[in-house]
Amino acid sequence: MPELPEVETVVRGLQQTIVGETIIDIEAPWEKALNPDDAYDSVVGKTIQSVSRRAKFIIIELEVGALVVHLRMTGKLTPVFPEKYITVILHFRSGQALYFQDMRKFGRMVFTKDPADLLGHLGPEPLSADFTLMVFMQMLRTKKRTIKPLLLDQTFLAGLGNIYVDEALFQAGIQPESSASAVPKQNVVRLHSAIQSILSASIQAQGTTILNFSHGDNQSGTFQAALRVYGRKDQPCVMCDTPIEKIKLGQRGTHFCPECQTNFS
DNA sequence: CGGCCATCCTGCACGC
DNA sequence: TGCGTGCAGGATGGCC
Repeated sequence: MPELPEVETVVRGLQQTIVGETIIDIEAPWEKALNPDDAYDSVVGKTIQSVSRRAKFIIIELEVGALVVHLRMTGKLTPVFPEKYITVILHFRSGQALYFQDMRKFGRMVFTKDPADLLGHLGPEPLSADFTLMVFMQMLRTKKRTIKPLLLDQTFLAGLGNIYVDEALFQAGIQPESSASAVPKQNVVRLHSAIQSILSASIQAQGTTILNFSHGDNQSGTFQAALRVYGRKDQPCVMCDTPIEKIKLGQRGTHFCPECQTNFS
């Protein structure tokens, strides 16, 4: 599934392939992904100015307004015709096209006159210079919420997904059910560092993941191998050999080591 | 405010 | 062998 680093790589690819293209037609075989009636007049005839990312959203800027895309779990944007699961097609004057392929059909593409309307609610970018340790400590101080659902909340911090949160909490020694405001400073320091290092490492490993994607659906790669708790239920902890536990928390599969991670409350 | 639930979809891994 | 069941997941919106 596309995670933040994969979205980042998709954006970099699109910057090379679709900027300058003029959209001459839209097809939406799956209208829930994009309502062509709403978007057609605003999009057709427009030229793509730039492509950027905010959290896991892809922003395709036009002369006026933008197409904002969220891939969710199985969405892909590709110039190569996919045989199955096409939800939206943008046709370009050059003869090229951009295909939105999405097996589970959760992904969405929306035209908006001002992307800020759709993205304004998002919290800070975890890899931005603004997201300092001091800022993070301030953010957590007043939150009585459970730490894992809080980290998944895009209005609190933008871009983390289920896998990264489990991994970051493991690296920081924090049990996922801990109360955010009760986490000691020392572990907040480790968590802040873990979030940034794990995301950075994933961006580095991303090439491999994307390569696997383009070859098919093989998800095994260096990224998968780097996971230390996610998907490792009942397997020995890499640090202490205690079996990894899996629970349900906020409707999410949640993995942790009961020995290495302390429940602060 | 915070937590929990359903919803959207499909493929796949189960168990019998 | 084949069928049914349940699970996975990001984000939203509703409810208590």
